[in-house]
Amino acid sequence: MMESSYLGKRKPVGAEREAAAAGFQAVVLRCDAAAAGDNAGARGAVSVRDFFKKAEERREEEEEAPAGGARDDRLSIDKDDLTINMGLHVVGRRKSGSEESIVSDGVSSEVGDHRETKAELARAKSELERLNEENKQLKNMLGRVTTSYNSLQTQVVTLMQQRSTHRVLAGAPPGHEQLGVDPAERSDQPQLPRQFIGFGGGAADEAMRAVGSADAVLRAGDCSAASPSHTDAACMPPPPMDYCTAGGKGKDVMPLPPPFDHHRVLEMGSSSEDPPPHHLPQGWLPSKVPKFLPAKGPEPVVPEAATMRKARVSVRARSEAAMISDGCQWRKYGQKMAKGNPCPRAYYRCTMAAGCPVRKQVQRCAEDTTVVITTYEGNHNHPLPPAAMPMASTTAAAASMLLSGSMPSADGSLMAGSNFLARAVLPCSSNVATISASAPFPTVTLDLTQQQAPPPTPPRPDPSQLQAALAEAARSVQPPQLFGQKLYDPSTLPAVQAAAADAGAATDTVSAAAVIASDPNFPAVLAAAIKSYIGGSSSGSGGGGGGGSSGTTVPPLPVSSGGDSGRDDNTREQDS
DNA sequence: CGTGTTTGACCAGCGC
DNA sequence: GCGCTGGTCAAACACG
Repeated sequence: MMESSYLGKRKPVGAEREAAAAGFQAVVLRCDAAAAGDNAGARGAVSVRDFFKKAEERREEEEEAPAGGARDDRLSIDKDDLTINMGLHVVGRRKSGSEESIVSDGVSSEVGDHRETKAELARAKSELERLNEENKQLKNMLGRVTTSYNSLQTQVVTLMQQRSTHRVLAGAPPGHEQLGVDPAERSDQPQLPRQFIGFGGGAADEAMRAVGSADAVLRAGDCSAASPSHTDAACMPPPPMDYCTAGGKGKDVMPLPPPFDHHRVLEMGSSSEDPPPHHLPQGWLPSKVPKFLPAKGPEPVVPEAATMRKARVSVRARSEAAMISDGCQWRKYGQKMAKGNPCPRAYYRCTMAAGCPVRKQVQRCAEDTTVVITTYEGNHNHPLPPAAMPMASTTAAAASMLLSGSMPSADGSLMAGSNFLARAVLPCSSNVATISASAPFPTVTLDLTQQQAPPPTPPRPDPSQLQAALAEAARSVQPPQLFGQKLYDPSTLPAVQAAAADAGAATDTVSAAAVIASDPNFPAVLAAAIKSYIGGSSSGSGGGGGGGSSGTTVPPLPVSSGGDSGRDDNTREQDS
């Protein structure tokens, strides 16, 4: 039922994405040869394209002018310049209609006069400039569409991370195969272009840039490398929802890509330069991974999924509600009394998709029962609703932070070091983000209780902090090491640095972060995290106190005390 | 009746 | 080896 309800949500979201994609198509079409006849997938552009098309048809009905020569000239350039010409003809025709009448009024009507045709062609060319302006307007429209598209982009980020992880693994030393990564499985993963991934903040600018360089990017970008047999259509913005339909290959079942395996990435990172395996906590090896999913589960739980779940992100949020609302749907599958805490710990698993490995534990803080500690484990292997984006991206980013190689310092607080995220995304990270060294699993703790404290101090980072972090990020963005993900081509480094520089020049911290977060070349993890911080920290981190967008209704956790219904064989509590 | 929650039992890792 | 503890399972139950 929950899945169906979610699917019910997916539809409009998918339609939104489709419309957004169509928006891209509508504009890109005029810059690039994107399936001129592909009207089916561009419903959002139908109004614009039909306009030209119908007008063109009208024109063809009215006359059979030999104006095709001009089109041929354009055709030599690009196919969809035909589209431009189509519109051009239409507009020119419409205007020329009146002009033609003027001409016919003053001059003897010699139909087929080549001179007049040339003059019309000249006017038409002048119209091209006007159409360019019109294009800009369309781009503005696109910007609006893109705004709604942004939420979906974060999903793509996650997907890209997964893809990139696989790519990294493809070049990994053979020793990493022991993690249970099946090369064949990797190769089966459809590759999606990633260059189009932009990030929320600068939606319109992003769209402009994407449109402006669409052709070059699409042709020279990763899409060609990602998919040898790609088509232009395949290079359109990766449809996040198609992710459920095998990347548009028409599979009706969800061939869910393997979740972003932070652990593998971590191990990758550690293999390159960072601490050897002995730095990893015990129980890290898959051999010690306990069973995670019911054996009856239809989908085999590959070891990577098991290992992945070891990475934990704990979010401390002050909330009166029993559970902070993170936009996901959870099903409670257990509750236990934890040692040293009178409050029972509840176990939830994500029910938004069958087989989603994500689980979370919810427990109130023993010291302050108003604080809800939510520990997330794993990564969603399914599209997330917009409401779930902030938390998902934040936790994913935090987990990535864990993977960045920043090991706990002596006092357990996260050493920002080269860790841009720690300070940019999690300002005051020295107090907010900690990595537990003693936990059985590496755990990042995001303490949002301070940020959630009521004003006077808004939960925004100090500009100087962020700018310093950004500058540091620009220095530290070295593709091979960043967050253990070899996500970016070195060629993007200048762009990243430029983005950081721009951001550093920004006076406002948020806008500075937005600059980076909106830069397509900026590392996905960073940008997603920043974006989540900019736009969703409050909403995702429990701002919805009870507002509960779509979370399951959970009865309040018993704030006290012993002998709770959740008694178990470990009811014996030993206060520490 | 379907779905989610509760809760006692079970399992496995870990420390002593 | 044993006990403790965290995590999970699954039958029973509650609810709409």
